[in-house]
Amino acid sequence: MLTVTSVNVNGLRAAAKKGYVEWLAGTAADVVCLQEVRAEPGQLPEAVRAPEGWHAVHAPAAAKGRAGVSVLSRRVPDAVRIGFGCAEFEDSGRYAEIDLPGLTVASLYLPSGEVGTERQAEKERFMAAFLPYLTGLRERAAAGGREVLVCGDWNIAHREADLKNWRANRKKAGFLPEERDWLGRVYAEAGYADVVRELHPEQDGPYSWWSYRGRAFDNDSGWRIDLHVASRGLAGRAVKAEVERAPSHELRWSDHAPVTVSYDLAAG
Amino acid sequence: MLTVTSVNVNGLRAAAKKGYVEWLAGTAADVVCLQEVRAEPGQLPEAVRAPEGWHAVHAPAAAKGRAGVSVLSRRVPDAVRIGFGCAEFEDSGRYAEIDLPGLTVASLYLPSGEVGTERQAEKERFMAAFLPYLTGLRERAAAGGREVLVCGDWNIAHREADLKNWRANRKKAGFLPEERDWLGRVYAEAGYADVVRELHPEQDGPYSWWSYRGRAFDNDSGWRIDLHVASRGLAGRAVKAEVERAPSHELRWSDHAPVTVSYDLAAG
DNA sequence: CTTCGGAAG
DNA sequence: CTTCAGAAG
Repeated sequence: MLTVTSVNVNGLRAAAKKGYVEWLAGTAADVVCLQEVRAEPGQLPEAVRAPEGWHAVHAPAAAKGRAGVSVLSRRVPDAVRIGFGCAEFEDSGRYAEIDLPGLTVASLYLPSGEVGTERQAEKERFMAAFLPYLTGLRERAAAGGREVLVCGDWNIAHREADLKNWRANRKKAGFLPEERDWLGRVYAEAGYADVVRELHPEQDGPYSWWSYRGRAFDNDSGWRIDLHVASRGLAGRAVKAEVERAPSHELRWSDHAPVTVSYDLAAG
Repeated sequence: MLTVTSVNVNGLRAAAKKGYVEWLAGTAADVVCLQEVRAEPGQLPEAVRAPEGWHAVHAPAAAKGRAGVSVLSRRVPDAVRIGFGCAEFEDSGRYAEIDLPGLTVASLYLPSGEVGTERQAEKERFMAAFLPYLTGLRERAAAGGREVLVCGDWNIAHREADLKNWRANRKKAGFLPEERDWLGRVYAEAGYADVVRELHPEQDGPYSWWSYRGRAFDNDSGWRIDLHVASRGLAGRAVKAEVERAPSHELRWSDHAPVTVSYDLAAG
């Protein structure tokens, strides 16, 4: 069994002071994908940069305090790659992947976007470049007998069940028709599956992000944008999914919650 | 008896959350001069902008989040003036004065300065313009039978006894020979006196500012830069001076301490 | 509402 | 070391 967690930490330095360190010490995961680290490795305390018992890969953004993804794994990766070959996003701290036996695991932080701004155009450029990469990644992996898992903050809710008030958000970044269509193509054309949705096809959510504004957390007015996007073979081996919604506002250490899935790699 | 307090609050919004409100509620002062308010009145909670039982005059800086002086008085001022007639500093949030019967009280926040930078040049321009203003202010007041009190953060330590490590600070802004000389001229030429020093001529300090850096507060490694500068007649009526050093690091609500002096206006 | 950077102190 | 503004989320 391989257990993988994805979580947007919204600033690892802040998270580390609020409960992330204790959470990591208590997790049973074998691999942890982090997004929005918002720090260079040298700015992190030793115990956060290189925690005991983990191998850590950090891909900070060139812009200080922005983005940044990491992948922690209990075993040493066979290979590490940062970026996905698109010049514009090479040093943007948005993509890193590691190879483990029979599997490539990636941590992705897709741009958030904001309608009518350059940041939305950037998100669109990222999506345009990332879809063909995903296709090629899966094909190369398949040729080598490997599966692929792209965990992260995709910043897109796919369907109406994936956010609390879909009607009010139809013109908001993260639930635009073109973004939803694009995610549909990741599943329909690139050969991936939405692991948590396949395990829980009927329920609303489970949400993994609640805005810090207003009473979004208390009202469970959230979005399911933190995804395990797996090659179909791997998706079929997912046996359990869990979103660790904090028990209280005081115990939250990010505006996102960890999304954990266990994969039975030995299964047929 | 008229009791006047001067205190640099280092951000009134932050101070209000840490103990300023309780301090104001408990003070016996009749007039309170604030410096480094660092907020527009509209950004302040009602109870801080216009506290019960006080008349508040606010002189914010045009630059948001910078400088800003206020004067609180229990009685309504006969007149209010903001700025001292120098165009460069008119909207800099560094000077405001009110008239009370027989007395003009001002709140001053002199630029901090930093050797070798434009900020030091600005400090020097402020000093050059402010000295003649002080002279004229005292002369006009005298002609009308009034005294003058200019309270505030002067950002200059006059003598060796006015800071902890004077030798190490001889080339630092706030203890430069030209700054010390300028303050000497405020006393010797403009007709004012350093009230707290006259009441306590022999002791070191009492300091009123300790840097947040390092262990300055714990080591009492401070500076006496928050001054009551009074026309000589008024200075002669000062009967008691006190610096309210916080009893603990936890109870500090600014890097400066309130400096309070009681004046016996009825005295000969 | 919160994170982080940078200017200012 | 702390304040605040502003960008980003």
